[in-house]
Amino acid sequence: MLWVQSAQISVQKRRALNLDCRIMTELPSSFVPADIEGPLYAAWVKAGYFNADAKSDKKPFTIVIPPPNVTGSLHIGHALDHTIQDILIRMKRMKGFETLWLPGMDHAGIATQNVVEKQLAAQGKTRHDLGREEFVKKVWEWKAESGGAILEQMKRLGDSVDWSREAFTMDENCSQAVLTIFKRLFDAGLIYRAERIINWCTRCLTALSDIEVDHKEIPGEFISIVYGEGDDQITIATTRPETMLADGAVAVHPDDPRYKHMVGRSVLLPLVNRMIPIIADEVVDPEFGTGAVKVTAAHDPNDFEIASRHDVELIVIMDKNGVIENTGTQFDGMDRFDARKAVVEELRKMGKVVNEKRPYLHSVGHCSRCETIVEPRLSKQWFVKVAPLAKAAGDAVRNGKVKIEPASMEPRYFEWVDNMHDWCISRQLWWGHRIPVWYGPNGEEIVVGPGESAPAGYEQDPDVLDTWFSSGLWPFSTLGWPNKTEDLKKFYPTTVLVTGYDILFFWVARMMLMGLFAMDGVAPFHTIALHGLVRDKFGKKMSKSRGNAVDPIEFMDKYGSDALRFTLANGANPGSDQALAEEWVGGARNFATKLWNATRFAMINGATIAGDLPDSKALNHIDLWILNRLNETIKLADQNFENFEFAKACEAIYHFAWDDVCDWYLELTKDVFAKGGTEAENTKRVLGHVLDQLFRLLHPVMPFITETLWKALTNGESLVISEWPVADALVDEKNVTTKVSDLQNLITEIRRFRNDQGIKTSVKIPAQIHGLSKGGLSNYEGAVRFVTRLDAPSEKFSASAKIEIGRFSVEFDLTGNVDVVAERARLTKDLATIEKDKQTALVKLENEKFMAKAPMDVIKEIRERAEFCTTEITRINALLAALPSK
RNA sequence: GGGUGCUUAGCUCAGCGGUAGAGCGCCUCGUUUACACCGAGGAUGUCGAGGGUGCGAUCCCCUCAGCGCCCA
Repeated sequence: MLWVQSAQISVQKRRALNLDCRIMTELPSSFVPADIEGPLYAAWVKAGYFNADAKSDKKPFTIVIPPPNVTGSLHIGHALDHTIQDILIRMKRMKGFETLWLPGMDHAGIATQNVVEKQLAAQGKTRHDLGREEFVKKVWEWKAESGGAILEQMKRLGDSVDWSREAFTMDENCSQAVLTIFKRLFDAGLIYRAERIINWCTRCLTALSDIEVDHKEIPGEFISIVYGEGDDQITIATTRPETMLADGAVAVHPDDPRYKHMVGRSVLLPLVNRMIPIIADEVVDPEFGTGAVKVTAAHDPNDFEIASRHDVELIVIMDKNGVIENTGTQFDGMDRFDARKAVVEELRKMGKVVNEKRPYLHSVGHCSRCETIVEPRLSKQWFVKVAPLAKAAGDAVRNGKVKIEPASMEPRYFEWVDNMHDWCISRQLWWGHRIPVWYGPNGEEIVVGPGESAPAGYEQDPDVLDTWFSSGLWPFSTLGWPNKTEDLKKFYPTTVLVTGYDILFFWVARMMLMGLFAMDGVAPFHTIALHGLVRDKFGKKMSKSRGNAVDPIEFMDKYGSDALRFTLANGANPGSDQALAEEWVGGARNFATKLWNATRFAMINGATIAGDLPDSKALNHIDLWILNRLNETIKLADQNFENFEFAKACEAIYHFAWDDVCDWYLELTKDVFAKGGTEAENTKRVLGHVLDQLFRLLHPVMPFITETLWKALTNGESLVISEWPVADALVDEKNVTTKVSDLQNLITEIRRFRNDQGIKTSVKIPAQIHGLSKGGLSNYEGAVRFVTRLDAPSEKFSASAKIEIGRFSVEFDLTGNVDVVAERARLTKDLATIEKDKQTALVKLENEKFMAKAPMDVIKEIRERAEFCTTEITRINALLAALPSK
């Protein structure tokens, strides 16, 4: 048995004690989270608690992790996302579900290839020096060595994932799934190859999908240039003058009187000296610029649309690096931005520039991976025809098959899914799933499915698929699809997908598209639970450039994983962003310490879970009261967890643990324990029960501290596999709610009086307490005296001050040292408050309309309030009058 | 430009038709046999502005102002 008394105990010693706390009957006064966390997590994994059993006959509850990027590391957003998932999984596990939380990563084509290419660059090499096969091998090596740091960090956080099912989008099975779905989509006519304007990153040297492009407002210039000569002149305005080298036409609005006469004629394109037609198209906005726009069909998506309607020539003038080529001008060989300046300079010399506006703020696409300005470029790529898939994805939510939480996020989803463009899926990379299409010597094109092979002489498409093509399959490829596995049967569709609303359009939508198609209309999840972003303490977005980003690992080091988890869960209101401050994590750590010490107190006093709870008839008021509060808390916490209202659940538990249990119940039990006897025995059992249930409730949020304390208290195996608390019917047979609340008021008023009188806590004063017996609360006189530091009246007792609280009153013997001024001030303040309350009540009661129209119960309430105020005013006035008049 | 939110105590946020709440911060006091990572007590809000509908509005409706996000 260990007895540790001092708070000044060394960290080393505390560490030693922490590790032994399971066998202790008494706990040290503080704890070092890091020391209990690692061993506990390892023990959980070793025990196999997190592993799901597909053969179980329990109801399944499945979450697939939104696969983090293999190159990534745990940031605060993951910490929130994972905390929420772990809360749900741990709670459902305790509720008896067959829970599967499936971990894994996505191969992040561009990001990962970038990492390895950078390493090569450091050695002065490019991937081409190695060749495709060697390069891919290198990436796998890198993945094995340093990829997946985030998985290790997840253990720190306490994620109760099933490591035996860890998946990776480039795994054999996931790859088979990719081949299978590609062929099925192709056969269904939903995958096609076409020459389109795509987003091209001149640094990553690959095509990007629309969502891999971030639009940012940046300063540029808006320049008006005269095309043509003599009578055939027209002025166009553009932000990208260099692309004029690729112009195929000039477009105007068909009804624009300024240009109507010119439609059908041609103008001479300066610099390249080519005649281009003037065409009329409805999309041209006559109000914008000069009302005439250049049509650069191969370098602008809108122009491409116009061109396709008018058969305008497609001219590509840039290579994959963004360098001008094939214009036959002096600009060939120039970078696109140098060319922009040079072209304007040249045109200016020719007198063709008639108006320049700069800076001109406009929205420009940037590569979401490397921030390079994206070049819209005509290119032959593979696409998914999304219209029918997106329709199904929208309908699944519209007809309620899939729920989005909170529902207020639905419009965002619909807006996006209903307006989705075709999805460019080919990437000019080497790292990823190579497109399973082979081209024959005579232009044949065949898709090679799983287990099939291409005819001799055919060559495979060199490109790979967008990473999200494979992450879209994640909810079922990780369960063994396309094979009909037991996992798939048991755990698909998954129950809930938890992710930030910013990700809704990324793989959530892709998973919906792919899942509905592959799984014959069965959506990949029942519910999409969206949370917000974690921001800094002032609500500002975290970013490296702002320098306000926080490191979850650092917080866990300093305050423990439980503290970080609690802080995040406590701030998680559905779908809305949350601020995070280091002080708040510190506060959560304090909460953990509070629980630690409460348990320490309980154990010192013999709290136990042995045997049945005593019959409620045998229990005293405070035991009954805390059991009622426990039941209310269980109900609140359970409902709120189930509804993804994590902040509310945490608040309920925190309030119960700190305010009700620690500040009231434990304080009031001290006298009970001091008295001993049957009552104390009952209280030990109730206290043990309350803590046991509290730890279960809080376990999903703070798994480490609760497990440690619960084991110390109960000697049980593990909370991970314990049963979730169920609220009993409320027992209010002795009217305990009101009575304990009266007792609390009495205590608070005595303390307030002492405070106002400036009486130190260390000074015990004699006092006479009246009225306890009337309420059947005589039993608690000792407890009241203990917590308010009141002595029993001596024989010489002479009351010099009196306070009244409801039906109670307390007389104090201050041996003449009453601070009359303070007392008068206190009473006067009370009087003012109560008079104001009475006034607002009277205004209502004197209002005829209110009396005529307000509901009866409201009128009754207000009337009672007024009456209460009147009694109070009389009482306080009497006390004031009784005060010595000095 | 099209959507869509937000504006409540110093800060971050709950509340959303019947006397304004929490956490942190702040002030005072304090080593009473769990805890100073603590305890006791206290202060703090014309609920963005202006109109409207209700007996009654922080809450519903309209207008305005400021801030934000998504999409183009």
